[in-house]
Amino acid sequence: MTDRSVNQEQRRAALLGAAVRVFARKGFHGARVGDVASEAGVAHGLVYHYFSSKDELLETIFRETWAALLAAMREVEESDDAAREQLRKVGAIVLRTWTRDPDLVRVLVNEVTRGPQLQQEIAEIRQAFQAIERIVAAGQRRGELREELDPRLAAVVFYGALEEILTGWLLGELPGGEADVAEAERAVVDIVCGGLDRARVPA
Amino acid sequence: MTDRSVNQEQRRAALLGAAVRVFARKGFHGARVGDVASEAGVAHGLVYHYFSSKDELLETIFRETWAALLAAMREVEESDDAAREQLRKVGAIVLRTWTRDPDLVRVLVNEVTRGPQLQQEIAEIRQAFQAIERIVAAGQRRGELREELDPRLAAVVFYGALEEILTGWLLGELPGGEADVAEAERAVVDIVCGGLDRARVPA
Amino acid sequence: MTDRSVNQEQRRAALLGAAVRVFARKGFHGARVGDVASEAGVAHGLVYHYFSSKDELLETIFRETWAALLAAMREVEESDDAAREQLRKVGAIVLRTWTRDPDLVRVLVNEVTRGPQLQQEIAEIRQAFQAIERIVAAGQRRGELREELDPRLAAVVFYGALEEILTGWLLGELPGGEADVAEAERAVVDIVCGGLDRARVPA
Amino acid sequence: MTDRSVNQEQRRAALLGAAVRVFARKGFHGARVGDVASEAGVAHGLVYHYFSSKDELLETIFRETWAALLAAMREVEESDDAAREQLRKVGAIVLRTWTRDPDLVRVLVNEVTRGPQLQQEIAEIRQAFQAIERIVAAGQRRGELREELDPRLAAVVFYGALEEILTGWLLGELPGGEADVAEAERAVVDIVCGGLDRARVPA
DNA sequence: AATGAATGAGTTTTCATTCAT
DNA sequence: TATGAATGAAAACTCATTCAT
Repeated sequence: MTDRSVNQEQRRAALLGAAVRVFARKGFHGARVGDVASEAGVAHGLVYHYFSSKDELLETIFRETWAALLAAMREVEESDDAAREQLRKVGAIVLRTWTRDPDLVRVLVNEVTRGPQLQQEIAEIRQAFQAIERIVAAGQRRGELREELDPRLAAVVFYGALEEILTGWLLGELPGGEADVAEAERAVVDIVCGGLDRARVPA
Repeated sequence: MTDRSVNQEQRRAALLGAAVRVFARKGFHGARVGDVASEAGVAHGLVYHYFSSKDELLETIFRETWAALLAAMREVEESDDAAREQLRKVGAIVLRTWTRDPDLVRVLVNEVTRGPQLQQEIAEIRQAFQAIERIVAAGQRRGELREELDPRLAAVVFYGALEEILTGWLLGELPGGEADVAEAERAVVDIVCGGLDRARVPA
Repeated sequence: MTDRSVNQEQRRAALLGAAVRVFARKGFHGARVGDVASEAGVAHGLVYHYFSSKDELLETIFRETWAALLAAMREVEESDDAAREQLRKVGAIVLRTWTRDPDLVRVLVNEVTRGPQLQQEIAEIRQAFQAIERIVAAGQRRGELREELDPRLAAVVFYGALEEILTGWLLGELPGGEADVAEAERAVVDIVCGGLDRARVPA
Repeated sequence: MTDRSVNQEQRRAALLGAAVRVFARKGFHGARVGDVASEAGVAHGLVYHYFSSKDELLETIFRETWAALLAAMREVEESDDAAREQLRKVGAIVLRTWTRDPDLVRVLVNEVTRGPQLQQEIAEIRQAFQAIERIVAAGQRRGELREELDPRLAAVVFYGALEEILTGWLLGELPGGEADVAEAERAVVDIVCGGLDRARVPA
């Protein structure tokens, strides 16, 4: 019935992709395992050949997506760019995910807290924070960024800004076209690095 | 008669309080109506005399909390403070809720997307955004804030920063003691308004 | 829908009775929880108000039946009857269960080994053995029974004989009418106590 | 060709052996076809080249075991031994199976009633009963055994005793070492033939 | 108002069996 | 012969909601 020429890796990827689309559409709890299987064009039982449970499907999506994002962030971190430019690139990595796969972003943003064993994904997210934190701290050491600010809080503020922009897009609160994404990428760094204030106010 | 209605109001409030604690502990989906009832010390059937469904319980928590937050924000907005001070106060309103009722914050943050009538909560949050946006825009008009920045994005960045700080506290990633709350309140405004950059970089 | 005048104890008993009939007809594994509920005329969910699981249904049947049988056996044990008469009475207790409730016997015999946590019921059955063993040992001390025989093995032989007679009845291998039951009751003691041999052979 | 068919026969036997071990360990229902295949070191699909279903696996175990047991019993029946000696030998056949293959006994005893074609196994067991019955009847005709006893019931009692001893060993209630097996073999005949009574009581 | 017995829809997961390779 | 991917039937259990009392 099913095309036997599809190999294991392809099928696994197909199921993961189907899960992202279905979870994005119905939410993790609202989606049935059978929905994911249908979306992938297979019987629901097959899902259990590739993943041990519905939960593992979600976990895998988190793990693999974050692994890719983290790798990209680390590359940025190791570059010789100025802190501001590094932050811009990190912002781009996160925000461009929206352009590449809005469904994925929807799942990532909506289901963060649902993490069945939110252990795993939180560990990954924490690493993202730490990368940003290190970028800020290095910028401070090089005299590019203000030293009196707590790098950890700065990372939280920056990451929160990114996540909220994604949320704005997926809720339709913010325009999310190609140009808007590029604009947001620039603006978020401008705001966080340049500050809202017209005149510099002594901290 | 009066006594009865006072008791009714008290019971309603008790059920809401119980729901907040239980939802915070187990999550909305993980919590059973019976858990809420037990926590409040009544039979589970009684919940349905006060609320039409489990969903309505969550909705009510959202609605009433946001109503209070929004009212407080509007008051800030109508004050004569400078934009920066107004933002500080808005930040304080959001962050201080954590000190007052961590369980409530946990529910608000974790279950945003679970909202049964998602629309409703989005509307509330949008109003918060808009309040911040108006504060920023007014600040720009008065020449306090840089005019080249999109007030809407600025609002998203600021609100995202606040929410991420709450999340950090929730997950235990960020220290959440009394002093830390005060510190975060100051820092978030300092970062967003003052910028991370040491030297002002031309946008 | 359901008659509310039925009280809890009655309903519990009704469910247990329904379970016995259904398990007898379809076997424990072949029976669905819904079958038991239907047989009792209630919705399947209600079963879980009275029993925590399908397994517990079976366990309860074992436990309560054996408790009754054991109580009856202990009474026999405490009587002043001769060993042979005591054994006859114990045999009667076991075999008369067939007359009283053939379905119950069917479940007891067929599902002994299925015991999900065969812990509980085996403890009860062990006690039955021990009661028979004590009866034999007492008979030996009083000089009524041959002393060279191991009372434990004697108990196993006697109990095995009883169980096999029940099995014969429920498989239709042995006639199981009123008179046959009475006859078997007499015969099993005659064989086990009197021996098959015509002439006494020296052990 | 010959090699192939030898291998086929070996594989079939290996699968049956694996099935016995697995069924003994997990019970028939608890065992998966894949477990049997793993135990035999083959893919689960291969089981279906040798047996048409999981049920047939169990059936075959029953059928082949009983065929051997029945053949041995018939040999005993046709000997010129006295009835008592014949019964001892029948007992030995049944009980010695325990020493030879405890797993097999476990399956035979635990899964009797689970038999998919229950009818089949019952037929086999009936033949065992009948063999014992004929031995008793012949003994009565030869004046060795008491004539007033029903040979059919006697057979049930004797077989029940044997089965209960096996069960006792299975559950660890009875010591099952080499010497114990020999002792039980002697004792069961002594009890059933010699009777428990010290003095012969008129029936 | 309050209780909790009763209902029944809903879903994940297991696993025997099939079959293309 | 051998493999294991694929199928899909089947069922226990949960729990929101109702409603007689």
